[in-house]
This record gives sequence, C-alpha cells and structure tokens, in this order.
Amino acid sequence: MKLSVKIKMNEHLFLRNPEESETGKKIIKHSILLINKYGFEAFTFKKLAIAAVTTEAVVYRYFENKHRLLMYIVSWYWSWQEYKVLFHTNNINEPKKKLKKIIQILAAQVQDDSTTEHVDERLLYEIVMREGAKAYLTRHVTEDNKHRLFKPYKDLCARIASVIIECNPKYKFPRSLASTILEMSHTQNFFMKYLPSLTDFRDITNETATFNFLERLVFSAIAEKLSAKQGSVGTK
Amino acid sequence: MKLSVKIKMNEHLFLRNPEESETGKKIIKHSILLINKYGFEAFTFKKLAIAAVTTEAVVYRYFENKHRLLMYIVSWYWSWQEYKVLFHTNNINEPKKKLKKIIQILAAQVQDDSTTEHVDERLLYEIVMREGAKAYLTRHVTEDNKHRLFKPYKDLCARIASVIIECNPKYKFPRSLASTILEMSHTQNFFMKYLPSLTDFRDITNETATFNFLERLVFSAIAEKLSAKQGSVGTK
DNA sequence: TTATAAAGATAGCATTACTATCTTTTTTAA
DNA sequence: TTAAAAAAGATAGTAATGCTATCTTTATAA
Repeated sequence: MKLSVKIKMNEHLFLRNPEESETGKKIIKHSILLINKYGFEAFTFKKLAIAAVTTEAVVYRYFENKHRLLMYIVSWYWSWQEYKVLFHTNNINEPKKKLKKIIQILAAQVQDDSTTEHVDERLLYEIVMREGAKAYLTRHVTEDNKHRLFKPYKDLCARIASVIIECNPKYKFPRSLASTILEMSHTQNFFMKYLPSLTDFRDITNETATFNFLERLVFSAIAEKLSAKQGSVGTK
Repeated sequence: MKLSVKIKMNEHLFLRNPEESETGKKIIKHSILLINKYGFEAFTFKKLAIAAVTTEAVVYRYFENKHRLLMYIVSWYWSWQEYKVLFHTNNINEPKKKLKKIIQILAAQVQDDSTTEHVDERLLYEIVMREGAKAYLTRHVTEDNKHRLFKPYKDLCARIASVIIECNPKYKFPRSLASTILEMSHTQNFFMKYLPSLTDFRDITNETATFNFLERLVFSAIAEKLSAKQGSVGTK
C-alpha cells in the first residue's frame, strides 16, 4: 500500500500555498535540496529560482522570505513526526512502552520513507538537525509565536508531556522533559556527527546511541522512587 | 577587591587581537551591544564601525567576518563560565555537591558582574542564549573544529563529564549528559522567556526553575540503584 | 468568451559583505 | 632623535543579496 500523507499547514507560513501547484511543489523540493547543499545562510531565492526553473519573483509570491520558507519546512517536519508518533503508538496501551516508542522514533536518524512524492525525508531530517533551531532563534520569535507558527512543535511537545504524566502523574517537569527529548534527539545526533567529543559515541553509524542515552535519561527522571530522595542531594 | 580576569583566546578567532588595543576593546564592547540590539542576522560590521566610531575596514582588520566575531564572543563566554565553575567548586570535595554547584552556575541567568571593564556579562549571556547555537550550526563546523574554535565549550563539557564520573563511575553517558546540561541550561531559559508552553514555568522571574529541572534530571540519571532496572522498561 | 489568476520576464534599488589602496598617525627600535 | 614599521583613517569599488515593481504572456474557470 502506498499511502500519501497530506499535512495542513498554517496559512501564515506562506503567501500562496505551495501544495496547490506544480511550481509550488518544485519550490519545496528544491529548497530542501539547496538548503542541504549550501546551508541556510548561503541559500538564496535566486539560487532556488534557478534550480526550480522559475524566477525569483515567483518564489517571492509563495514565501515572504527565506526564513518563512524554513519555518514552513521545519513545521512540516514536526507535523510529520507527530503523525509518525501517533501512528506507531496508536496500539500501545502501556504508557511506558508508548514513551519508549516515542523516544525511538525521535532519536532515529530518518531515512527517506517516501511518505510524499516531492519531499526527501532524509534530507529534511538533516535540515532540521542543522538549521531547525534557527526557526526560533530570531528577533521575531514572539511575533512568529503569535501567528502560531510553532504550533506543530508545541503540539508534539504537549503530546509527549501527556504521556510522561501518564507514566508518572507526580513528575513535576513533563513539558521541560518533553522539549529536552525533542531538542536532544537532534542535538546529540548533530554532536555525534560533527563534534563527537561532546558525546560518548564516536561511531556515527551507531543508530541507537542517542536512543540509549535518552531512554535512560527520561526513565530515570520519571522513576517514582527517587522523587523523595532527590531534594536532599548536596543540601546543607 | 576588584579582580580582573584576562582570558587567553585562540588565535584563529581573530586577525588582530582585540584585547591589545583600545579600538579592539571598543569593537568587542559595541558588538555585544549591537548583536543584542539587532540580533545576529541584522548585525553588520558597518553598524559596528559606526557605533565604535571607527571604519568598516578597521573592523575587518580585527575579524575575518561576523561569524568569527560571534565565535570569539561565545568562546569568551564559555571560558569565563569554566573559570566561574573552577572558582566556585574549588573548595568542594564531595562530587555530588560539586555537580550541584555546577548546575547552579550554568542554569542561573547571569547578571553583569563586572569581571571585565568592557564586557557586559548580562548582555553576553543573552547573546549566548539566543545566538550561541549559531556558532556551531554552520556548514563549516568541521573546519572550525579543526582550528579548535570549540575548545572552551568542549573543555567545560569534559570538566562536567569528569565530575559526573566521580559521582558514578559506572554511568555510561557522562559527556552526553554534560552537553545536555550545557545546552538545556540555555534552551530551557530561552523557552521559558519566549515559548513558555515548552516548559513547566511561566514566571520568567523564577530564577531556580531551570536549575530545579536539571538537578532532578541529572541526579536521577546518575543514581546508581537504577542502572540495573532500566534495561527492562518496555522490553518484550 | 471573457475575466482572472498565476507565471514569466525584466528592471531596479538599497544594503551587505567584503577587498583594495592610499594617507595619516602612533608606536617601537636603532 | 630619527627612521621604519605597524595601526588606524578615509575613501572607493564590486559582486551578491534581499527585496519591490511592473508589464506581458499563459493557463483556468465561470
């Protein structure tokens, strides 16, 4: 069965919906290729227009600027990740098993799974790993947040947090722990690849390294028996 | 006593050492002010030259480009943080107390402590929180890494990792845990301020929020008693 | 068939991210 | 004290960037 997932995107992300035309899809496809090739800073709408065999003016009719295009791509990624989480935990009742599965999905280095025709998921993963934080690390976070541009990321974070609460209703930091999982699942893989001495893994092909680290981290944190003891460490 | 700390910087970071001239110090001072004012993307050497009452050409004689200047500032920050860690844990023998202190130092939102004349530490902290990740999130990480530009960050990470090992020699992920502390001490504070629903804290003035979260996270992770039990969670 | 929306073509413009060069001032060393 | 060297200042220039604008052509849909 070949299933095709269509993700409804926030309308503030674009001026004209790229999903609704061939030109639009070409723009998305080549933006993923080019951001990967050049990195976000050196990526320009000019280069994109040439690659997608159109003109700069046309690209500007779809996206206000390249940051919005990055936001679009990153948002799409997180929506897709939430879909995957939903799909693969659907049948799991035990919250701890569910949480383990979620960590597994997030920590995995994505392969192109052809969920969609014009998106190479593996490259998309690379982009989010390397450029994803630039979506929110701007002067205009607050404004972007008002337009609800971070909704997909927040939704996924909230979903993970709710599973954490299911595991341990007394745990005090479910959201912070969820966002830590989300951030670290990328950051640790990035470090592993480019700055390995910041991790305990040197072998990039070690697919489960980040998973192992995060699983241990998360399950120790939410383990109930420790909650009482913790307060006393090193206190005087 | 007014002590002045002088941090020796990697020579690849600059073309001409800004510490060695008044013009250089003015450049550093105003770059911190301007990156804060405009954000890194909108910050230019032209604006910097005007603010520091010099010319663009002079700025280019000190720094190859604005990314190197950011690297310089960020490196300075991490060296300074390591110095603080060293200074404040010097007299502590118990490794757990030491680790707690380290988390305290890193998670705290820095106030200007006038360690140096021409650096406003509070603004510096804001910059590293908002722009710090951009130091390594580039196409040229590997090259920059070869020039040892990330040494201060790695040194601090290694130091924390060694304290973690002191606490629990059997813990398998000391470096990853250390880099998680380093990253999250900023990210959680950033989220708290700009995207609070990604954390469990809404009150920005809550100085100990991130500390509380990280302390619990770290000490559960390295608690010895759990190590055996963990492997079995959700396994089938 | 006619309106209307999208795409294509082209131009332009202020700013950015540099490089280059020449002059003046300051520092240093003989 | 004087010469040379290094740093700073002044100015110019250039290719690329990040847009905006406008006019024409081509699809599409009522």
